[in-house]
Amino acid sequence: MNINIDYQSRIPIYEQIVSEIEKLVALDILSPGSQIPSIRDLACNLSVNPNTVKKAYDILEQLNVIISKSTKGTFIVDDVTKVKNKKIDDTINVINNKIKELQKIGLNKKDILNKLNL
Amino acid sequence: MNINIDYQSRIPIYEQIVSEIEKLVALDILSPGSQIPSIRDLACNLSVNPNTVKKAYDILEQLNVIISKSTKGTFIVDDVTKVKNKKIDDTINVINNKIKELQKIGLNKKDILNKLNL
DNA sequence: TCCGTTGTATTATTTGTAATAATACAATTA
DNA sequence: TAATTGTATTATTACAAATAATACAACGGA
Repeated sequence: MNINIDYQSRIPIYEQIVSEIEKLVALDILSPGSQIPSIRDLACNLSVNPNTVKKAYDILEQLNVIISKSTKGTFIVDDVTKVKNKKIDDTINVINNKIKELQKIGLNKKDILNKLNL
Repeated sequence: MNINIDYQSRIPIYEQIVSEIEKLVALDILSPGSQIPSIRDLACNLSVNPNTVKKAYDILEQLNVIISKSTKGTFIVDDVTKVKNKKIDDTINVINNKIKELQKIGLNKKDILNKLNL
């Protein structure tokens, strides 16, 4: 599994793991129902402590992104539509907040559209 | 000066002070050349340690947002155009990165425009 | 001249959280 | 039976933010 971690980042490693796996799901790189690495394997792969991966997996399970089946392994949930939609909604929200900031500074619709890559 | 700090946030207080003052400048609430509170006053106001405000002021001075005149006080620089332009550029950058994410997930131009508040 | 305020600077300490280390247990599978 | 899985606990380390407690020099007003 291709996960990029910035070990110098202020963002905790366990949160980066959460975001990366969410991203892979959104991009359909991780398919519904598919198995992801065991806690120990991923920890070894990323050169971090198993507890760190465990913490990420706990959060992802609470977010209904993955499901842990004891002794079997950990899997992407079957229905990822909610996860993907939330990802889209969250992203749109960030953009709209930034647009509001720009408008407060004084930019109008045309000003903004001209600067966007669309 | 109206500065909002989230004391529970993961973002350090000194960084929040930097952002807030940058915002007030971008919004023309803080005018070029105008005086801002002394380190001790703002620290008292925000209920934080003077060292924390000092750290924020140091960063703002390096960013050419404010200038400290010993024994006189601290002031917004005379020319804030660069500061404001940088703020706009940074914001646009964030938006464009988010747009790229949405496109990777599979949304096209129309999809995105429909969801934006523009 | 004296006092209060300004920015500046230094050192030590506290605090909170991330991350690691080191295990241990139960259940499943080959 | 041995290896692997998720789960769980406790202690420790590491690091950065924030605080605490001062001290100094310079300016301005009373």
